[in-house]
Amino acid sequence: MFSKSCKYGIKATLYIAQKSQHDERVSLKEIAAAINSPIAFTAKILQILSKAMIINSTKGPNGGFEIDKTRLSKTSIHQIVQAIDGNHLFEDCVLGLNSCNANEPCPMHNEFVNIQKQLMESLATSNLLDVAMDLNLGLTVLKR
Amino acid sequence: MFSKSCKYGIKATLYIAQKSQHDERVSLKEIAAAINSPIAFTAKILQILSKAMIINSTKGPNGGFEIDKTRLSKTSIHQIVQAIDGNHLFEDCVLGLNSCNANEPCPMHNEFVNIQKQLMESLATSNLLDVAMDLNLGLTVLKR
DNA sequence: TTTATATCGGACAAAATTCTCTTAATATAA
DNA sequence: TTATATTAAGAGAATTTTGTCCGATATAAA
Repeated sequence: MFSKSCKYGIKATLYIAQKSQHDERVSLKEIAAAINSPIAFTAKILQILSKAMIINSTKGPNGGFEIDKTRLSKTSIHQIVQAIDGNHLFEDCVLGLNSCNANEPCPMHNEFVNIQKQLMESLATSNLLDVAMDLNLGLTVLKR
Repeated sequence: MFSKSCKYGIKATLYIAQKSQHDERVSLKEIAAAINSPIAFTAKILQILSKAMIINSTKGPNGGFEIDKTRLSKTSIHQIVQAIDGNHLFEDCVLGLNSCNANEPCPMHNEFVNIQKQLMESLATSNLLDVAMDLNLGLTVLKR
């Protein structure tokens, strides 16, 4: 469903969100340890998220990554997926046809427009604050 | 969502289903042309489907691929996906955790168990006969 | 029985994705 | 101002996925 990059990206963002709730800035190393991901590869993904303005990065001692507290409730998982994997999952033909729409649909089009729409809405209505809450309460985990 | 192999596999199977409806056996070359896929690679995927008993293959002159007419209505797209991509899409943690369940869920678990279940059911309730009908009527297409 | 025509199977090649290493840039603090 | 800690960026290596080639095998027909 999501690329590995995207999974790392989501987990990293959620971890940063959790810490940002308490005004804690976190380092690359800490993030990678928290989500069990390769450090240097995670760095690349954080760069993408940083350029997409989903997270903020600061260089130098005591640097690291954080998210403006005020934006936690305004950022969705959908934005993360979009930044890393693009809109393919939601918009492209599930069978890979170049053009596939109601006029000239692939055999799975009608079934899947709904699934794609629902998937998209599910991700778009989520927000980092809610998810960070659950993490704080220990209701959910980021690695295993 | 699906691997490229799986997309080819679904399209190939649907094409074979359509032709099998009229008792026509189709060659690898014809299939690849009909779904716009690389010939040799398509052959590999057809081998998988053949071993999974989803399609029948016959060697030699006038050989090719077909599906028992009586099985068209009993075969689902889900079976094809399962044979090629496995059950990962339906069963694995969407964030890639090794174990993720109601007891120790990832932050997206609760949202996604439903999506995965629905996706699975949607694919499991489909059948090749219905899909082949639509193809015959020109209501849907396999390449573009 | 020979020949032509298919798929099968294994080895290999190319491309995309995932991951690493090294150096640069930048900010903090002594 | 210098040393140190941190992310940024680029090159490239490893792995996985996708795709090709060719000989083996099976089958039908001449």
